[in-house]
Amino acid sequence: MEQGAATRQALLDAAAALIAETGWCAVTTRAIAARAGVPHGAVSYHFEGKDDLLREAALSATRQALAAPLALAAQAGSVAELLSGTFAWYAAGGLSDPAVAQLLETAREAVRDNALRAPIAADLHDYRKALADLVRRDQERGALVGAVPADGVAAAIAALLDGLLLHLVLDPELDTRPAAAAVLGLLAGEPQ
Amino acid sequence: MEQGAATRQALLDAAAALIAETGWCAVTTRAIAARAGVPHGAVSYHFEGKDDLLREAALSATRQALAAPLALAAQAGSVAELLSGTFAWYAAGGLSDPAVAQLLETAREAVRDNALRAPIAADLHDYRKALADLVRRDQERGALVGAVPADGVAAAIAALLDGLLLHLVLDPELDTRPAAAAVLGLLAGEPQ
DNA sequence: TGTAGCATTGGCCATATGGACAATCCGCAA
DNA sequence: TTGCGGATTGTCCATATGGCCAATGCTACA
Repeated sequence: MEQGAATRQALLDAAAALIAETGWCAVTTRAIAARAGVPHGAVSYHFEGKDDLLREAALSATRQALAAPLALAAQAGSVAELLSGTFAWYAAGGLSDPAVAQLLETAREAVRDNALRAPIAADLHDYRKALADLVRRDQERGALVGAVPADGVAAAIAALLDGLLLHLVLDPELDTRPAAAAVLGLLAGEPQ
Repeated sequence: MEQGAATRQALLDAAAALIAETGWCAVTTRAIAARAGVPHGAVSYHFEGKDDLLREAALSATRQALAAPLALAAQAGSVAELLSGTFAWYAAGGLSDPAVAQLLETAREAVRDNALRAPIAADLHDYRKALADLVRRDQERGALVGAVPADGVAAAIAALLDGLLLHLVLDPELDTRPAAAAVLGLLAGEPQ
């Protein structure tokens, strides 16, 4: 059974990598098996079918990809620090990380597959919650405008970061510095 | 030639509709032809191939879908009006519009197809530009915090709206009202 | 009326894909 | 050693798909 689990995991890893590299729909069970180094018949044995394998692989990879931002939100000392770090990561080419392509592929698929959408929606919810806590802490310290609802700010920041990610993937020329300056300025409540 | 153009257009329309309904990769040349009411051989005659047809259909549909927001940005009296209108449209179920699914499908594909990505990036650029003009007008009127760069605010708003769209598609339960209140409050420079 | 050129049509084919399955292998306990 | 159950392997098959093309239709113009 030890060996069986290893083969299964190899298939999952190969599937996740291929989703990011070639796109969800271009992935074939044969390509997955080839990359995993197992015969393609193994797919039928270890999974219900292609959909089952891809769903599980994508969900696992997505959880892994979202762990970093979630940890950052939970550990960051301030919203400004979180935003600056994320903007810097974007600017430094973090978008070339295969995980970004994988996330986009999974998000698209999730819109059509509820078994994929629901858990991802829950993860997004957790992320917004961690962010809201951070916002609240900043507001109490006076480091962030206090007259706005913390959960709203958190939802807005989460949407902003993902939207910027999307725009950057579509237009790598986009300069994020003005946007970063504007957001940080607005959140700090700069005097007019 | 009149008839030829009509058949061609029917194929484009059918392709765009199917992209939104079934997803890019599930679209087949036969399904397109069937919906257009023409034999499947017509695809080979009027287009270079499936990729060519899908690309042209998606680009046309995307341009059409982006026309409304662009016009709104150009005609809106203020940023607050634009945002309120967009948030209201989201909340009213604008996300069930097939155009939303089509946009997401096209965006995903554009990441892998430069012939699709480049023109869409240009459209996004135009949208940000129209938005920046609106922001500048608001800043001059004093209706919007003036100490932040207008192009940055525009890029942030554009990203925010698209990011929120994405989050809402993934999680229809998400309440956008707190986010709307937060963003409008921050932009107005509410006193702390 | 004839004909040239574009449009239409449906059949055909090579290919790829997902899945099923029987044969075989392997480790372990009786 | 023997038997058993899970794991592995490669083959086979039904199906769908994209694209090609030859035959046919149609219309405008000479």
